[in-house]
Amino acid sequence: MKFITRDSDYALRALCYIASNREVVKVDELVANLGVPRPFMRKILQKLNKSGILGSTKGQHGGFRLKRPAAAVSVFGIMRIFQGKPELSSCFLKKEVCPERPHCALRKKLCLIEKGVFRQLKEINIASLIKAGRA
Amino acid sequence: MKFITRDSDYALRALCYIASNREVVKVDELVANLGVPRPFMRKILQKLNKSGILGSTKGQHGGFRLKRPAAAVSVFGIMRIFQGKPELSSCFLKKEVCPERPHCALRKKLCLIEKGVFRQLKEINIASLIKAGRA
DNA sequence: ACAAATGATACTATATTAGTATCATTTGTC
DNA sequence: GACAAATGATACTAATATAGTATCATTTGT
Repeated sequence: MKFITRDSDYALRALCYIASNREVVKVDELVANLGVPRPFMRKILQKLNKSGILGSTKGQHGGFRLKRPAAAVSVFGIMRIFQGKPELSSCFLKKEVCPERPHCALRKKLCLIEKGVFRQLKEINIASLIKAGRA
Repeated sequence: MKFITRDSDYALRALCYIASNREVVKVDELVANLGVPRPFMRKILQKLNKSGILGSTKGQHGGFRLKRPAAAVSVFGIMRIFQGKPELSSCFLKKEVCPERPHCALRKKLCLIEKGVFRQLKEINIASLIKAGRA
């Protein structure tokens, strides 16, 4: 089971790179430094752009730049963009309301765990990652 | 993202059923009560048998029975059987030791979160699920 | 011997993740 | 204005994991 998918992972690396280097960074520079396939990196950056995390400019001196302070970009937020809401709890029997009592009990427990995980994932952000990386 | 897969889920339901009903239960009874496809249920029970959670007897009055006390079968244990070790932290760049400082920082954080989740998943077991379900 | 159960194993289908390819659009420079 | 260098949009393909099926072998009670 993978909790963090590659696109989320690459996105976080790219964001850390951008935040700790120049204002505007080009795809090619990210590719060269992070070793991610170019078209995949482009796709990821475009998604970050659409989501309002990055801004972009086209043309000769174009590239991507952070649109918010690094501390305002959380790991949780990035995961939501690329993976949807990462649910720990999910009900499988098709019916809307789970008819299985034991399972419902499980679901409740999972929801509690999930809540804690989300809280922690919201606390980690690009700024704190960079800071921790330098230490 | 699915944290608990269907086979884990079905396995937990089956175990709750067996633990709260008769000593020995047949596949057909589980199928009738849980609404899981028969061949899939069989596969799951066979795996639980191989893993030492269930015991089985063949033949006319055969079926499956719990091999341990219900309180000794944790959700974490079942997830490990069907999903492998559910890692929240995982390093993507192929190299053994992750060369990206920010990512390593992330990894450390994820490991901490993971530790907490595992502890909680170990505390939930078949007995506690049944008890909670009855309340 | 036979029926009713599980054991073992190989196969298929579906969904998700990962990645590619291509053409369109914008922008700075000559 | 032409052109090069960047991103935008979109559709496609490949690989992997999940979910489920099919079949034959083996055991056991009557």
